[in-house]
Amino acid sequence: MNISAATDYGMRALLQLTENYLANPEERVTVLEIAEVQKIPVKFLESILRQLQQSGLINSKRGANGGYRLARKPKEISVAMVIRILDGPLIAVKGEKPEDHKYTGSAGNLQEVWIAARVAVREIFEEVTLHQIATGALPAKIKRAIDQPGAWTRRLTI
Amino acid sequence: MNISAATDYGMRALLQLTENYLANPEERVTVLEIAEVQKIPVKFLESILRQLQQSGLINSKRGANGGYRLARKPKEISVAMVIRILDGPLIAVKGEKPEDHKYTGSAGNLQEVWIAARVAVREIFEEVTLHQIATGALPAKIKRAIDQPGAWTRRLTI
DNA sequence: ATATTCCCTATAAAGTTTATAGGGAATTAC
DNA sequence: GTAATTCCCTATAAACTTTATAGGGAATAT
Repeated sequence: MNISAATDYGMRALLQLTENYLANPEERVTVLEIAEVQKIPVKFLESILRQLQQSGLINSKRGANGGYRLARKPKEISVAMVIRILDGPLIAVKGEKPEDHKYTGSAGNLQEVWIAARVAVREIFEEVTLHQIATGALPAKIKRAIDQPGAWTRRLTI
Repeated sequence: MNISAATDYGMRALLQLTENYLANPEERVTVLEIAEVQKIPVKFLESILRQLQQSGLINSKRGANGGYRLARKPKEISVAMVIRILDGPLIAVKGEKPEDHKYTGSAGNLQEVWIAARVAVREIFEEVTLHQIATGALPAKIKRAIDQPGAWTRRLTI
């Protein structure tokens, strides 16, 4: 299960826009500025920002002093929104939504496992907002998770 | 985030082997039998089963009356093991492990969000075993998740 | 011996992700 | 009203991953 480059780039761009928003909610930032700071290929970032714009998360203006800024408060933009826009559904099975799968026989309950995984992922990504990430004030649930023993280390157990 | 066809096929094959194991732990099932029941392309399934065999989850024998059977008890094989063998790490960011990412500035805490997601996914996939899925005796945590309102419906909130 | 069944390497087909190119349209500044 | 700036849009390419397929080799049972 992979978080795409597009989502990672998009999140970083949005976090830069959040920083900018918290300093001055009216001011805009250009694609070029974000691309330089975050070291993201300009044309790729352009298409990412356009998707975020068309979904209503950010707001654009052309011309001199143009650029992008957040269209909502940073507290009203979750990680889940960004993933769904740039990467599609949080969890897919063979490219389809988990609830669309039909299993038979001994595999009958497999679907429930995929659904449970989706619930778990939703509980993280739908709860965390740009504001929390930018300010470092992550929810208690997240803090608890990242403080767990082994959270930061690879697990190879087979 | 996608559960690959390989993982889905592998899980279904293993669940069929589990059913077989619970009836008679010595008996073997051929690739062809599994492919027919589960409707999986034979040659693709062959390569999946070989990976599971080389990782020690199943056990093979050639020749007449040959085939595959589980190499461990169904209670000792988790979904996480299968995903790691067939799909790689449970969560990757831009193809790399989340802990290998370095973020700066306002994106500094982004890594913690990815790590928290990995913890959440681990808590599901490392806990659920073939035995639980085959018998329908899923852990309470899973049951609670799939009974949650909205667990089975798509979420479009942007 | 022969039939069966897994083992292995190489390769192809399809699909997705990650870009890149090039020009168009709006906006501002002068 | 002209030039500079900046986002907008479509098409395409490059790279990579996933999903297979082909063909023959090696072990096993009878």
